[in-house]
Amino acid sequence: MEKKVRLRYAPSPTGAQHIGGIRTALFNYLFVKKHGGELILRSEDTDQSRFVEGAEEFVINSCKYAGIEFDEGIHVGGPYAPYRQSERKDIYKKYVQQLIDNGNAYYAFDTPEELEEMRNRMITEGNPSPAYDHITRQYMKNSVALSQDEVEKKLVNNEPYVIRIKMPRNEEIKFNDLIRGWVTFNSSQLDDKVLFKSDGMPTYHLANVVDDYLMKITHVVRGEEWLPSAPTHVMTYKFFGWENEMPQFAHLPLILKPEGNGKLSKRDGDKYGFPLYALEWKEQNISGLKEKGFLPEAFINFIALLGWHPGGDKEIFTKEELIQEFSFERVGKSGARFDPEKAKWINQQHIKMKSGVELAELLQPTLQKNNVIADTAYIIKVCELMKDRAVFIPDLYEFGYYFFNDIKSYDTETIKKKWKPERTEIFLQLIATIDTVDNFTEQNIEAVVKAFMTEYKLGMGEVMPLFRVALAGGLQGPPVFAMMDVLGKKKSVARLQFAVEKFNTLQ
RNA sequence: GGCCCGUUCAUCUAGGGGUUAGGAUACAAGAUUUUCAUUCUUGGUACAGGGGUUCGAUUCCCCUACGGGCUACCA
Repeated sequence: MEKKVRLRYAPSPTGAQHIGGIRTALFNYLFVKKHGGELILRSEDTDQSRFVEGAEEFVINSCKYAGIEFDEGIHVGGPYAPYRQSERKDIYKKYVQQLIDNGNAYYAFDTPEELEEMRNRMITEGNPSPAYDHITRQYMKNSVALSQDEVEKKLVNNEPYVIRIKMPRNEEIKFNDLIRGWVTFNSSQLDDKVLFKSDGMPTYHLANVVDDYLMKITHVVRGEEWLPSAPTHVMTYKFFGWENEMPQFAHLPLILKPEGNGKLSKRDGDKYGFPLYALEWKEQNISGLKEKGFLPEAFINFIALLGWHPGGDKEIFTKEELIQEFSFERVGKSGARFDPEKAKWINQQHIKMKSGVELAELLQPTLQKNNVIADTAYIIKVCELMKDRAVFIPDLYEFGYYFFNDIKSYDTETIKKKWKPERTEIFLQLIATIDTVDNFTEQNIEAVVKAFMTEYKLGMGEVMPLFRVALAGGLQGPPVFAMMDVLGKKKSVARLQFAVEKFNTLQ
């Protein structure tokens, strides 16, 4: 029988998670949902010096916005609690002792200065970063090189130590990555990574292996930056005798900066003029896609497409479709550059799929920010009219502000070109005719206006642009008669009348 | 430097021993729309290079180049 699929998303709370991190969470989530498994949120907070207040909440909220739900984790608890590694300190101590006992790890008493000294001594042009490995360990202060008496004395004297993994001298380590296939390393190239720090905390390398084992994780899905340390993890499983429980690995391609080279970094912040984070975080000077007006559906749609593609021509996916289609075989191997332009287009597509009712709801925050008070039915109508024009949710208001406010300014260019003062009378007559329309609908207004225009031999180009400017201030927007319909008779007529006067003063 | 991973249009990508190398975004032109947006049509640009294997390679293998990641008592 197949084991129940259990995945974890395990960020470290050292700052804001950008879209790369959330994409990792998403892929974990999609795989879990597809296979009816469970998703765990674990906090890898073993480096207390880098802890950032609020980072855990930021991750949780970002995932929530994206619709990524966890079955267990720091915020919801679960049968394997605690899910914060700092609260699991004692567990690791016990396990690392096992490694010491079976000779696969050792105490190292070297001070930071001594390590530095060793590196300086060993550094050459050909080897700019000497490692603490199966060679150098013989010359350092550790329980491999030192006599048992010396080691015991140091232990009794409470001398600070770390525990390092004892990498074999020449052993092939390979594993089958779900995305990359077989990846091979030789243990001689690997260093004796610290598993347990002198402050009593494990390092990531120990903690993630122990926790994944204890929490019965079946698949480890993480960024490509972890590929080089994967063999150390594989070795650790082996040393614990957990080879058969070892999870499958899937190392995701990195997300590259929108411009320039390299992977997207937490330190990139806001410098591309486009948010790289799901949410805003004021204290950290970070702006969010959500606040920018991204729909959650569009957000997960485009981050999913960064490195993954189901194969067909389809580009727009709902969450359910993403779950249905997702597989690691269809995740690419090479890094994907984040393209704000495509992200915008995807958002636009999702906005078009929304109903006026949904959009009106989503527009509320923008309306409130602009102190707009309006009838819900009215807002819905405006949204329906504006939705083909919006890329971001606030555009619904920005591009159609004149539905909620007075016109800020008139496009004088068009007025000068199109307005003829001698037509004042006929326009006033037209407006008066409009005022007689009883059932003030798009069709009725159109019929009346067109009849009038035919009768007085007025061309479309002589009337419509001016009406448009009169009603909206500028030359763009929804169809004129639809605008009038939404605006209502009273407001439409008033604007038209006001505009005729205005036009004459501008001449 | 070492180790590991990668390389198809500007970008995201499909494809895969024989294809006019497909789609999408962006860009450009045109049509529709009285405007804008939408929509539609059209257009240009890509298999990093060199060796093999093969009747044939963009596809398989090797090398080189380039890009990236890692190289902490950070994750």
